[in-house]
Amino acid sequence: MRLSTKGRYAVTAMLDLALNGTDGPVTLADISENQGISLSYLEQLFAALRNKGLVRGVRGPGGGYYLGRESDEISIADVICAVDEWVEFTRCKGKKTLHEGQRSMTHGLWDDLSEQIFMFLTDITLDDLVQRGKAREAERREKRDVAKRVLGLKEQAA
Amino acid sequence: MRLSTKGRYAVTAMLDLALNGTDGPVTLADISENQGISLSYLEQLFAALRNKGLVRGVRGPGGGYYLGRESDEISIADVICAVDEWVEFTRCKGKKTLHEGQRSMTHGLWDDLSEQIFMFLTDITLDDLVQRGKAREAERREKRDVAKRVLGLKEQAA
DNA sequence: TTCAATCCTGAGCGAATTACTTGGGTAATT
DNA sequence: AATTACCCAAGTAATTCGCTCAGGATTGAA
Repeated sequence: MRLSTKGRYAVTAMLDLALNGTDGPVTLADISENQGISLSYLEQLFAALRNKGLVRGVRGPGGGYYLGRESDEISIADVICAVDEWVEFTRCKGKKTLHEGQRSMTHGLWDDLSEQIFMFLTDITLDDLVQRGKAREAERREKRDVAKRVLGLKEQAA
Repeated sequence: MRLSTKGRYAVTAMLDLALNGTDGPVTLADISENQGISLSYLEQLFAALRNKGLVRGVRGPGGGYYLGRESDEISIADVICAVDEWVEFTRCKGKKTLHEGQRSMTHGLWDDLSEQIFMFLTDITLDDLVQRGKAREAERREKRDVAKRVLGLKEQAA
């Protein structure tokens, strides 16, 4: 398991699609501008995403990208795996003869942890994050309204 | 949040301490041999871990490293934070004027996710992994014993 | 007291990765 | 047919990774 800025770029770009893909495809140029990522770098990331079927490109004027599946069918693990290629190259150097048990012990423990993180990210979909964000937004708006009302009352009282 | 091989090295090394630190300190030379990590690189990692109080060094012959706290008081997030320095440099380039809402939207969603992963790793301690490993070990041993017994019966039957 | 084991520190370095650039294409809509 | 946009391959500056080298500083043991 690996989690780098590359993965973050991919996830935020996919979130962009999930948010803006409802009316027509989203162009990479838009994402580039929205998120401050270079266009060509985005193209590379999207090539990887497309190979995994996570996005669908539409060519020609008015074209752009759609999500390859519904946003609740795409997990964060899917996206990160697609761009980070995840070789999990189980590093097996070191003296094999001595203390073999200890090394494979700690590595086994790490693999266990790695798997837990992976399952965690597999359970979270793009849609989850969007819904969560909407909920938080609504919460904020409500608080703001309450604050306004309180303020308004205070003003009226004063 | 960031998850690289550096973090894995740190976690496996800490697991080594948790497993072998019961009778006397563990030397970096031992860890180096056990895990196939170079001594000097380990020294750098442990310098970071020491600064955060996660390990305690004992100098002189017979010296080595102890865990800085009990193994159930050290989370995976602690260890990874110590060596990966985690700047989470919230990348705020791109056009500020246009689509401002969208960018901060997706970044907010990412931050949310990042926090979830962080909390997940904060809840897992070194001791958790060790106990989990022990449980799995016991399970394996039991299965092996069962297999042996079955095999023994078969042999007797034959 | 000297010696050796061990931690501690810093500078530097090759290889890999990251994020990006350049420079071309090719498909499809208008 | 022109334009928009995806598609692709190679190269490149900056950064990080994992490591080497070259020394201390501290302490137990001979």
